[in-house]
Amino acid sequence: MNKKRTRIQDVARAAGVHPSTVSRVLNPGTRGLVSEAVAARIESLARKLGYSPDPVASGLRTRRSATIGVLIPDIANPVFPLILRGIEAALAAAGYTAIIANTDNDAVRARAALERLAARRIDGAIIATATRRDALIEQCRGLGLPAVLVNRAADGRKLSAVINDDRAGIALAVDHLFVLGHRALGHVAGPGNISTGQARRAGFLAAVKAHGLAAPPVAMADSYSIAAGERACAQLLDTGRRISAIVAANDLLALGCYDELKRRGLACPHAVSVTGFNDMAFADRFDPPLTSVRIPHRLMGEEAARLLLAQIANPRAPKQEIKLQPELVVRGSTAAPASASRR
Amino acid sequence: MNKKRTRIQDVARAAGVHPSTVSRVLNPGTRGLVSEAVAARIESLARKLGYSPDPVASGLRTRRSATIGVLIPDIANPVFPLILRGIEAALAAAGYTAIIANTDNDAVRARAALERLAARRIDGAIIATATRRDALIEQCRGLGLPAVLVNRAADGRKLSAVINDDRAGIALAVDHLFVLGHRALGHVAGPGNISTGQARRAGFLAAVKAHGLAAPPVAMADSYSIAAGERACAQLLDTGRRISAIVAANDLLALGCYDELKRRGLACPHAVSVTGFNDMAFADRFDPPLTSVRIPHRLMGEEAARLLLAQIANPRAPKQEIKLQPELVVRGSTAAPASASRR
DNA sequence: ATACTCTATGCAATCGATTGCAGAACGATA
DNA sequence: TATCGTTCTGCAATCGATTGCATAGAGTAT
Repeated sequence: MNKKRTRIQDVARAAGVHPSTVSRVLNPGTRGLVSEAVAARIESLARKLGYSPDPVASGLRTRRSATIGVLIPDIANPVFPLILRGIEAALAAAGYTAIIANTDNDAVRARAALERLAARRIDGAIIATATRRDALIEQCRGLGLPAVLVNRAADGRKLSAVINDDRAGIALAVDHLFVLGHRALGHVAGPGNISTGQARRAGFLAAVKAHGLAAPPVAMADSYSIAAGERACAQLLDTGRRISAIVAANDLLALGCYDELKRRGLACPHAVSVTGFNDMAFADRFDPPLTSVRIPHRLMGEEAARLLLAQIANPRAPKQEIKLQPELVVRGSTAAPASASRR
Repeated sequence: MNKKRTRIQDVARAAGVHPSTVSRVLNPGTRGLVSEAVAARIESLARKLGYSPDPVASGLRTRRSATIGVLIPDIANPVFPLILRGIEAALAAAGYTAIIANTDNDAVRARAALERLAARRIDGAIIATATRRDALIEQCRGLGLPAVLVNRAADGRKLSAVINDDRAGIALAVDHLFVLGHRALGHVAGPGNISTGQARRAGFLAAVKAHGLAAPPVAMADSYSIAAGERACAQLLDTGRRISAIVAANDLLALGCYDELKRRGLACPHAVSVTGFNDMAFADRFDPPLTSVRIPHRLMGEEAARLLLAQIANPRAPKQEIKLQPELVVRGSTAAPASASRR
């Protein structure tokens, strides 16, 4: 019966030493304090007895849990599992475990989730849910909790962040459409209170302006969801301005555009081209396959984890913002505009 | 500065009572031991001081962590986030938190993950990665860890499980194809060492037989992935037997079929119909939209969590297997066979 | 040989909450 | 009034690991 776990005391008794000696041997930092002979004996004994430290007990004493909390806005959005993989890989390599909390895009839930995680004594938090002026950031400070943002940044640079170069990404999409011959672009923007929504919108306007066009139509979605994309697309089409291509701030919004276009009998890409952002899983399977700006999901997660661990190791390390470069993946949702192909 | 968390001692001092009294008041089970007057005073004081118990400390003493480990084979498969939601909702309602571990369909990783979770003193495990004869089950018994299986069952009924009625689900797909006029069915089966693969295969054979056809062709995929589905589909088509419809054991396998059919210039559904299983997120967006057997993802997660909590509350409760009923969602990947429409 | 360093180890307190046991306070009963 | 039973609260041990401090003993310098 393996009923009882071996404790440090059991090892100590077997080795004929005091528990504190065993503890010192087993902790890399204090291993040097013990004579090599004793240390070796204890180590082999610990292995033989199958000892593994109790993180609960050690956490109580050290106030560290080797656990990181991760706040995800919507686990059903296939972008986040990919980011999570990166986070988990980097954390596992350092002996840390992630606890994931899903907030369903709800600030109240996010607050409660962070509270719950903090009660569990997480050593730090990775926040993928941040809005531009997010109370979570203040909450982390209040709790003395190291944290980094991922995917979405916040105004004010109070925390380190790993984000995409949203402006550059949108520029890739806009340039692509221009090359195809589009001049009548519209933008379905993400929520203005989220950094990605704001940056992509600004990026869109800047890129279009760089091509010499002014004041293209923009409709704002109130969340990153298919339904919101549908509504925003309708709004865009109802402006009365001609639109041959829509740059959506995210893949779900792009899918919403698909729906609204279809409802109006506008074929994509032949009547209207659409681009997304994120290149989420299965984007290549949609009808039509979605041209999208690919972000390095996994890398983003890894970098965020690394940044957080560095922050934990040295709390006074300067905050930094890592901006990753996206690339454009061209698929079937973009084509030359009808007018151009008619010539 | 909210630097220090309030401890039970702080509340006790403020109330002028002993910490043990505070503890008794705050625990529902022992609340009755304390006089109402004192209890009320302590409660309001605890609230005022913002006291919340330290789960690490209490976990050390009680050997309970209010934490459940969840083993997921592939977090990037959109089925699992949905199941997870159900699990988390049911656990949260009972004051429990889930720790998710991704195993990437790897038994070695699964074993290591369970080990890690056990070291963290999880109160129980929900296993979505089970193979039919899975060492994990023995491992749980060895660790004295309550566990339930979800989505996939194991041979021998050593653990409670919440699964789908796979045979009935497949029968829905087969019947649908028969009604459309298909008689030349083939099956892309899931891995034989996973209960769903085995049950769906058996269900397919039984359903086809019920319609009076014998020995339809079956090809086995070696994992639930698009690539494996592609290979199995190729195998199926290479048998030389005519095939007008393919019943795939899962949506990813069905996508693999899409790919292989397209490579061979066979249009879906006009040349060959395809059905999937799970009705994962975005199945309605594929090209063509995938006809699939929908399983109650969320409910499955909820039931699994409930079953586990019951198991924890009463370790000698009998093991049970809950079988949920799926339904068929008909979309564009199935149509009458070409021969039938030609008549 | 004495004094002084170091090194290696043990001792005991500590982290914060829980709980078996003991005893105080109170009321009831004979 | 003495005894007993209840009800409420306090005391102290405990969960398992960590760590500041103390000290035994070996080694070195004078």
